[in-house]
Amino acid sequence: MADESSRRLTAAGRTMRPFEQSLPMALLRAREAVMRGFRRVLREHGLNEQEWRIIRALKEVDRIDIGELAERVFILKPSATRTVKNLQRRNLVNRDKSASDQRRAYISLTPEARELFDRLAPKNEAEYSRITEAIGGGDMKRLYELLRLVTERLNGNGRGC
Amino acid sequence: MADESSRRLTAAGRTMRPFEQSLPMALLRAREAVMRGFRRVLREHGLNEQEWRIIRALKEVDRIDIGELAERVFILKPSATRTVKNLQRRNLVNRDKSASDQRRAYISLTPEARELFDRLAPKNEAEYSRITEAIGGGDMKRLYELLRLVTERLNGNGRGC
DNA sequence: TGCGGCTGTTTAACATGTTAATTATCAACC
DNA sequence: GGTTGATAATTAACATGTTAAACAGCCGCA
Repeated sequence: MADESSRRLTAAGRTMRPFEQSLPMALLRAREAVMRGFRRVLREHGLNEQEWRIIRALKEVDRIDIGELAERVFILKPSATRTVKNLQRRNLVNRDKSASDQRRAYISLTPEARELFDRLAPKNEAEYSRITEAIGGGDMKRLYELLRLVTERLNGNGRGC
Repeated sequence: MADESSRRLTAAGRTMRPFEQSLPMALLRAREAVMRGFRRVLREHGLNEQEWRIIRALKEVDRIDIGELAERVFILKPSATRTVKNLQRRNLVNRDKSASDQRRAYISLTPEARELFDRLAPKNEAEYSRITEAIGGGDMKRLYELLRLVTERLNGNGRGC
């Protein structure tokens, strides 16, 4: 509200933030800047971003049905199905049908994937440290807090819309 | 470094941040939370996210070659080519070859697109206000600053890597 | 037990992102 | 002025995201 000078007049006479000042764009650009280094590391190990997210999530749980996996790694179920299929082809995950509910497909990591994880994790953490150093620990922490705030408030956790 | 308790042991005995504490994931989730409302507004006007980014960027410049347009809206050139083609089919943009350099394709908004913009912009700004209220003006400003910081530092603006 | 609705997953169809190769034009140099 | 290398844009091929429909198994209930 204060910086009226950074706004532009539309043909209809109303104002609108300039394109540069768009929260989705700012989030997208920041994410791409952060991902660049991670992607380089992942590519050296033949993984893409989604595959690594899945492996990382599976590392924390032993086994999990594909629906909950998709939710945790923030990938839609059809994409998760496809990616898991690729990982299975490369012997990085097992898929077993639940005995109690034949609809459920339980996914788990193979020993090969665990070895891959152990080789990749240190490099990933090193890249994370590089990023933390570049940004500064305090700002990094503040950024995490703000992102969590935004996500929770807008997803209606609690009252609100 | 302080919260060792939030880390997990890998099979190799090293530690790694839990999946939830991943900056790319946090950025992705926040962006999706923010975009949800905007997408609803855009869909009502038959536009997707990329089309709106392009229209919004064109609104600020009169005309621009497709390469620079792609750079500004953070869409790769092949995608920009495709999206511009769709917009052209719907009479929302003009494309003219530069007289001085026949390789260049200049893109500009049609009057129809300007009308569409003027109808959409207020709703878009209303949604932006809703988000700002939910987050709080101070935190919103801090978030912008941190995102800019991250982007600049990691993209090597200045010294650094 | 068999029908209807519900749920977890997959398939299908299409949109968008991404990389590499291709085309067309320009610009410099001999 | 013709060749070579660089540049703007497109095309092609494939990966991933997204939505809707299909499929299969579960469950409750008459």
